[in-house]
Amino acid sequence: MERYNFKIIEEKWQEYWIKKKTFATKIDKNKKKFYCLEMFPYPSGKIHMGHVRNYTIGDVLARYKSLEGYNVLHPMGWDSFGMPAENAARQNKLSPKDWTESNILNMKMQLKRLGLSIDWDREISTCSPDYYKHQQEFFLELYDKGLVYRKEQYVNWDPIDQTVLANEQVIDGKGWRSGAVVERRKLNQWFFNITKFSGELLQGLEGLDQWPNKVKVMQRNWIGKSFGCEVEFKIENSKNIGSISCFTTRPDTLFGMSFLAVSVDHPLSKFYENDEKFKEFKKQCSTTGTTEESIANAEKIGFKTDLIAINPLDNNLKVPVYFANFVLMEYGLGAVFGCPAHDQRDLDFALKYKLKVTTVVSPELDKKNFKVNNKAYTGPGYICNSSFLNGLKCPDDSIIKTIEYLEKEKLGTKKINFRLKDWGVSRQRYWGCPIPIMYDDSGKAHKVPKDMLPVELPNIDRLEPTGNPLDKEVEWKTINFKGKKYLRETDTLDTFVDSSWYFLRFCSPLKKDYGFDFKEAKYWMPVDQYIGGVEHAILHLLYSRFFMQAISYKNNNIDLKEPFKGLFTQGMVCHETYKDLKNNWISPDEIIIKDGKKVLKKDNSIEVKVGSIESMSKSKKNTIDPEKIIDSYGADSVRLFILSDSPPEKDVQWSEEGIISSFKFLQKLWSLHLKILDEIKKKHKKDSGKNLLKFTHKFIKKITVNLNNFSYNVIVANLHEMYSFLSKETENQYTKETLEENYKKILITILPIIPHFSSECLNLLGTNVKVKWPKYDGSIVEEDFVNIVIQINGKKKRPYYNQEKYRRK
RNA sequence: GGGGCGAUGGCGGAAUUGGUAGACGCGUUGGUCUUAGGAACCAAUAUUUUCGGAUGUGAAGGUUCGAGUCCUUUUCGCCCUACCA
Repeated sequence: MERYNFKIIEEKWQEYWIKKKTFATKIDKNKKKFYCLEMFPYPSGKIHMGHVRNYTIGDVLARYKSLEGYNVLHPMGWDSFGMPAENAARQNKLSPKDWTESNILNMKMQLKRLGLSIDWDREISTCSPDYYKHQQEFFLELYDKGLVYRKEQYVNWDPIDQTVLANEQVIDGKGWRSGAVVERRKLNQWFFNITKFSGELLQGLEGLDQWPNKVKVMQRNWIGKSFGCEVEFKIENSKNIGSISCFTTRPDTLFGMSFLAVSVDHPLSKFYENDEKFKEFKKQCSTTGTTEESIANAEKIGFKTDLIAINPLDNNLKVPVYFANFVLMEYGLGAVFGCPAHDQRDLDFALKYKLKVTTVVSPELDKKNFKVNNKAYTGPGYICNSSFLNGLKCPDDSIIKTIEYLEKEKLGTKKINFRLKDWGVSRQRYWGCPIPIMYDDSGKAHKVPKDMLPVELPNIDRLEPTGNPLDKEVEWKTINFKGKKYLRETDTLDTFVDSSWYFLRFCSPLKKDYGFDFKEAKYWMPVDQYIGGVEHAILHLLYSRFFMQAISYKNNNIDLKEPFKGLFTQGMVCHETYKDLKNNWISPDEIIIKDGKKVLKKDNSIEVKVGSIESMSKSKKNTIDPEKIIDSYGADSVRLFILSDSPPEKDVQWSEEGIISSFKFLQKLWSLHLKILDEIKKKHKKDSGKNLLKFTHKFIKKITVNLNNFSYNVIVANLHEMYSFLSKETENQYTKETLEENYKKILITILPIIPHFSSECLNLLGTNVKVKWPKYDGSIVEEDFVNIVIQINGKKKRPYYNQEKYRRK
């Protein structure tokens, strides 16, 4: 029997789609639009299985929506600025541009081989001046709106990558890429005023009902809104310090205050700069590691000052002021009042320094003498030992009433505090978007005039091993403008800026005078379904939301606030790991399985230890090259398998058995197809029943429902059911018309999953390629019989299935 | 410490709304064909059984005619986040 030749068939359809521009899109006001977007890749050289999964999920949706009659925008581009290009350039002594461009060519070819329904006419690349020109315009637009500023600030400095990192890029005190322990340095930096929209970004999450809850929770926590007030504490001292302000969410516990603690970075520290003991203390604080463990176990330590703070609610209550290692300058005002009875940190501190512990919250109203020992009480209750606050219900009433009182007496102000910090976007790197700023003799910053954009990167063929490459480009750096000499800004923008608006660029990728066309964006935006990894839950997804806010801020042409209506985060692709006896990682290519059990190394037949299943990574050598897999099994098999084993939002395990089984299944579908073609030729006179019709409609319903729920793994199961049903049922006699009509509908419903195969089969049935998603008839789907199960005492006793007397009326 | 998610055969996982638990795949076992099979096809595959059944969705309770699904408590696992005032 003729085998299914995926090589010929897949290539044929891929060429056809490109030649006919099947996926090219234009505005069509008569059609509902659907913008389907997957996170665009960094052009590292080759696609990996993560890409395959991401883009297959997106492609299934795009193809389905298109068959349903939507005008689908499904573009692709390249997040092509970034460190790897610079590193590769240094290693291989070539230019980042050449390296990046050749990677793009290769990966584009690889993506095409997956049979993705992408409108390649809209391809963009962030490292192209055509793209980053508009980014520079946006930078200046935001500058004019007061959303960009420059200031000297302590920054996260990555000593390996030799660049500044955003807070979001520091994980466990280490650089997210290099893994180096991040240092603190004071530098002049450009910032985006993301905190201006803290409230909006938080509020906006409420409306995103098609986002995973997980991501919304993460963003909510990152923005970190807390409600409380600022309280001013008068200071008794010899140093002419008037007062210290603290932010607190628990002003109602003020009567339980027994010390006041400030950060070693607090402005107050300048009074102690010459104090040797303080210096030593400060050093001790900085040596407390940044690892999770060291923070969790770090002892609370303090440095007692000669200052005395006065409780604003009762001037007779006076407490000592400490510098303390657990108070951070980065949060709130860098100063806290300590209430040991109701905060564990404060209690630890108080016990160590033998400070008073006054209980001011009691779990029950009449429970007198409630005492805190070595565990702070943080639960609800009633205020006690607090003069006029006594008896207030805590925390609800007590906090509000106390703030009201403090405001009335002008002792404090109600305040909402956010944890979110402004976004530092300066990077001391070459391969990024130049910041369109120039400095005059006095160092004052000026905008580069719009008609001088883009500020293009100079070509550097060979990068120096360290330092900021642009800083050394004297010729490029120096410019004359209206007879005056200026020096260019030599920092480039964080590459997260590039990806913060690319979804807008896709709406009108060729537009010359602005980053996007308002009319096009109004039609296409927001992205209806965005698909990508959860690792971007806060970084990219928050920045993009900010950018949308920033662009529509003070702009009458666009009022969209949220760029992504729906978000789907897919799981990772995993694989077994292997190690030799010396604990070196071994790649799946290097092993062979003997007798179905023993795992041996191919070249020397030495036994290999099979390790846990881990997400594919180069370091563990458990990656599988998609290109090789496509060579051996074809794109449809790969698509089928990557969708089959697990729900798309969960991790999936790649296995040789799995891909082989998908490949075999496709072969079986092909022989079924040939069998059906035979049956059609037989020209039976009469239908043998309604089974086929009923199955087809049920099948369409199932697939439709499962597509809408992203239950793609179940769809693959449905395909198997379809195979086993049709291989039996087609042995019954059906007329040419019935068989063709139903089979065609089935083929259309499987087109999003295995597009090459399905297109080929439809074509062999003489079907025009322009097909529509079939509708199912609810009355046909309904079962003819009612299953009745007899229960006695709630236990299933006798089921009566499909009996004529229970026919549905 | 705070938060989120989850727990169903040997494994990955099915099961709109409470209504025949274990679809589908992998693996395993048996068979057919074959020089051979790691190919193809057929069959079996939750546990237990005196072959009538009985028991089964991490554990314990509850609601219900009926619970994998709803409620309460609890155990375990994964992920995120962290001295956040």
